[in-house]
Amino acid sequence: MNEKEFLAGYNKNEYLSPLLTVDAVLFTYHENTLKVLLVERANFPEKGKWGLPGGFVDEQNDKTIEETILRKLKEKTGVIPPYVEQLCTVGNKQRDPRGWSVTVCYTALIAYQDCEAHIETVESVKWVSIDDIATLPLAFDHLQLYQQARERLQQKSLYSIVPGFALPDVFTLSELQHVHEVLIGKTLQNKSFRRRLEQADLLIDTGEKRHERGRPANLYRLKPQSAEYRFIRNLEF
Amino acid sequence: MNEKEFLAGYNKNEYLSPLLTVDAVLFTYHENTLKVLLVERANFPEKGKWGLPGGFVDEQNDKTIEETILRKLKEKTGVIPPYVEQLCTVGNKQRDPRGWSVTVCYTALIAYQDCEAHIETVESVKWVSIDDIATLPLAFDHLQLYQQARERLQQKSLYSIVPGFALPDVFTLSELQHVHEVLIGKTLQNKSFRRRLEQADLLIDTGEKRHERGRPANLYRLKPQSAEYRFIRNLEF
DNA sequence: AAAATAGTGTCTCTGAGACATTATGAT
DNA sequence: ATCATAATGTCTCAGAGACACTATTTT
Repeated sequence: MNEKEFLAGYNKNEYLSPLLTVDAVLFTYHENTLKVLLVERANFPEKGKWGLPGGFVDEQNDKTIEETILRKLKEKTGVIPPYVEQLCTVGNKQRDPRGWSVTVCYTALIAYQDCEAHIETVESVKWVSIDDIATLPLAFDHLQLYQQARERLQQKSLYSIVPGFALPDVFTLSELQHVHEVLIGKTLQNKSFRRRLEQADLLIDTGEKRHERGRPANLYRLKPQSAEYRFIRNLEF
Repeated sequence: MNEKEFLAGYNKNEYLSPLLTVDAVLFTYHENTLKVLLVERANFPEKGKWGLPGGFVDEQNDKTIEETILRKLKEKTGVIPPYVEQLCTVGNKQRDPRGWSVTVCYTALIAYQDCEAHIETVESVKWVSIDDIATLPLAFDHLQLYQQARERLQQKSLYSIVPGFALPDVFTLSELQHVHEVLIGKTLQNKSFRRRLEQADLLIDTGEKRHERGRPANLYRLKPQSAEYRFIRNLEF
């Protein structure tokens, strides 16, 4: 038998495989706090509980698992978030009462304003402040997935400006710094934060200013490559 | 209908799911070079080609996907590697001719000596120097998985001593430094390397010395927590 | 003594932390 | 003028890079 003959006689659906889902922890920054998008489960199991946006791969229409999660996020928010990164994959016997199941979990970031309108139209989708998440009874192991995402994003805030993708297109340095401060859980040295940004040349100065109590703040935009940039020296934790 | 009733009538194997496999890029350090473990495929598809060790989840006996990969690595090497970390999950339509498939890929490290005897007994398993891997026709997308693992391990060598898990239990500082040098692709400042190790207090001085051409070298052991430690300042790339 | 490898001393320089100071607007 | 917030000046200090130097073994 050669490979062609083997494949002709092979039907993968005759073999049993764990359940496979794709989920995302989508963060945004709004009202001086970080928030995570939760979705009310419409079906069993865990019907009625809140959980992370996600779902099953559509073998017909999704070419990759990345496409699956982008599709799911677009269903819930109306747009595709500007930052999406694989977090981890959890697979075990007990996480889903239906049986052996695996989820590929992503971390994503989006500006609140970019999906505000769409989310207001939907009953079963809401932003929850990270201070309140642990108090909700989340479906499956979604609380643990959130915690992992949070930890990873916290780490990233020490050596990158990835958290900036939770802000709108145009933002002030104080806003960016505050996102980092919320993640790290302590105030940062203003000067240090600005110095490293300046030196790394990651921002575009729009030339515009935002007037709003006190000295007007310069408005910046992220350069495209800023998602990949890593500072050689971390901020203190 | 309540959740109990739903579950009673639910059989997950009635739903089709992508093929799910678990693979690992297992590195070791031997003969002054890093090597990766490859396995000759005994079955279709890609029969006869070399690929990463891995396989399917055993829903009866594996409680987690981590257990799956540990089981597979033990089958091939005779032991469970001291360092195993999830790398990424790749899932798409075309990577496997059998259809939509997903692999959860791990990076692992082991001492050459710890599995030398076992590997010599097996025909279809071999270590391949990272300098030669690209010249072999690897199965599926395993070359890309290797490359991702390599890049991640290179990054880690800049801010951790994780690469040390590719060495035997007891090793010299020069050996540890050389593993890092191979990964980073340039020689490191002896002094810098030792200074940061000393300061981080990650090693146990065994008190023993290895005699072998020139001044005898002190022998060290990794402290258990050294896998998690991150230097606040990276080495230059 | 020479070769080989292990390990140290010490200088420079970058950049984070600390914190005081100045700048620019609204009221 | 005062308040609020944005932005800068400047000192200290840790630690990486560079590289010369010393130490301990074998041949």
